[in-house]
Amino acid sequence: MVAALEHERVRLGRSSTAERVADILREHIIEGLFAPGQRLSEEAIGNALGVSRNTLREAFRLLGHERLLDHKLNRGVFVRVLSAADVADLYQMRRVLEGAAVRRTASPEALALIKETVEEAERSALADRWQDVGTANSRFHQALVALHRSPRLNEAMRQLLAELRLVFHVMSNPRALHEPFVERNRQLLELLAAGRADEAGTFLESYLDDAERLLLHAYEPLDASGTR
Amino acid sequence: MVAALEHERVRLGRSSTAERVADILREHIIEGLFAPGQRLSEEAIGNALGVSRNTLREAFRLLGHERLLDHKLNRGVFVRVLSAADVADLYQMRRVLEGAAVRRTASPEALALIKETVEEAERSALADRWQDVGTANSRFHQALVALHRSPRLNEAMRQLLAELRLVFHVMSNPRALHEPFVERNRQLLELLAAGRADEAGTFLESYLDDAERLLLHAYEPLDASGTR
DNA sequence: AATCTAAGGATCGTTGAACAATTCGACAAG
DNA sequence: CTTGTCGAATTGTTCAACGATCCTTAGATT
Repeated sequence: MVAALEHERVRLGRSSTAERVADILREHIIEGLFAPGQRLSEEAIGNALGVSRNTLREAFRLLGHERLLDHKLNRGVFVRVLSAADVADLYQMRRVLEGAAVRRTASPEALALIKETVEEAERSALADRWQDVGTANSRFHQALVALHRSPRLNEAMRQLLAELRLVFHVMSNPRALHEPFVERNRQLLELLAAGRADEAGTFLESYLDDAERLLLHAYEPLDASGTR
Repeated sequence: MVAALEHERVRLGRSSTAERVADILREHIIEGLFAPGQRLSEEAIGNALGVSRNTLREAFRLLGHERLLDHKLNRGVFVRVLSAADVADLYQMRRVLEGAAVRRTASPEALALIKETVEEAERSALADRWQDVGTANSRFHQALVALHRSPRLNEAMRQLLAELRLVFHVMSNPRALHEPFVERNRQLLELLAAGRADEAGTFLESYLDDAERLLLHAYEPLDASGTR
């Protein structure tokens, strides 16, 4: 009977000030409250959150490893600015992770989760809440990768989508970005539900090609010098 | 002509004490000098390396994110001990990353790199250096994933293989682990060189299935309670 | 006027010390 | 044998300090 407690065990290890700080900052970045390229001063943020520089630096380190922050020696941390090459690479990775996922057989529960995200996107689209459509769309693709039932692949996809958020926030027109894919999400869902794995794979390929093209076309990181 | 320097640019940002400490510790872990499950005392290692606790903790945080160290609140950091489920998950991920890789068309340079690792494994096998065979084998699979030409996928594979090293080091017989795959590496190379992508994919699938089975069969994390 | 150089200020990198919080083992009490 | 309590050891977090590095700006040079 104690065996049921095994699952709770993960909760015990969780919670240190640095991790909670990282959670807060991650939220701010993903929500776009910190603009890409913006510098995060150790002193300013440390004071604002009431934590010491050391603890804050541990949090920065965490987010740097997630590629949300860019750590430049002796210059500080900056909210990451993605280059066009980064965007292309993210889509390259999506093709691998998602492409293999949709070719798997989907369990009813997994399918139900996917369906839920599709409907959420449709509802948000009808209400003209395009930011929420973007969120639902992220959850849709996360649910696709969840078909692998692999914790590590799920985590990799989570990070990937968080990075992509950095791009969305510098775009002017969220509607143009998300609207075309609401319907395609449903179409993909139906292919999956019908067990037509190969067709789903092919469909997803052109889906991602179009999404990448759309994004890259509208995304011109203003400085041409690559990284900065 | 200055363009060739662009690639060196990443090195400029490199170098902070914490990162160098992390490099040293990572090396030790991958080489098996720190046994899985072993606790790494902040004081002991800090003194040994001559760095302060704060700096060392930053290094620990870095390696924790790479899943090489396990950070337990108020208890310290431990060299990660992989469960059987972890091993299975790692192979699940390999199937996705490597499976998609071998189905791509290989450039001559990429093929040459793969060939090099195959021959290195063969040389080491003839010399009975099975540890080196394992290293060459890792490089082989890393080279496979490099067919994607994706920095992020390369990085993910690098981390994955580092994690797998944690398993190899608790195994008694490295020869039994690596020997069967020296020849299969060459066979896979030849399928790739011949451009027979689909056959390479099928071949790799059974390759990974066998490798996982072999590993899981010989790997019994002594305590049954999972994480510890 | 444009370019190079040098000084100054701001911020980061790292250290060492300090104290609170937590864990773990030993020992005593029931 | 189980439970409660104490104390040593270790981690979590903060703080202050100093050197190192970068950016800016003002001045000197051409």
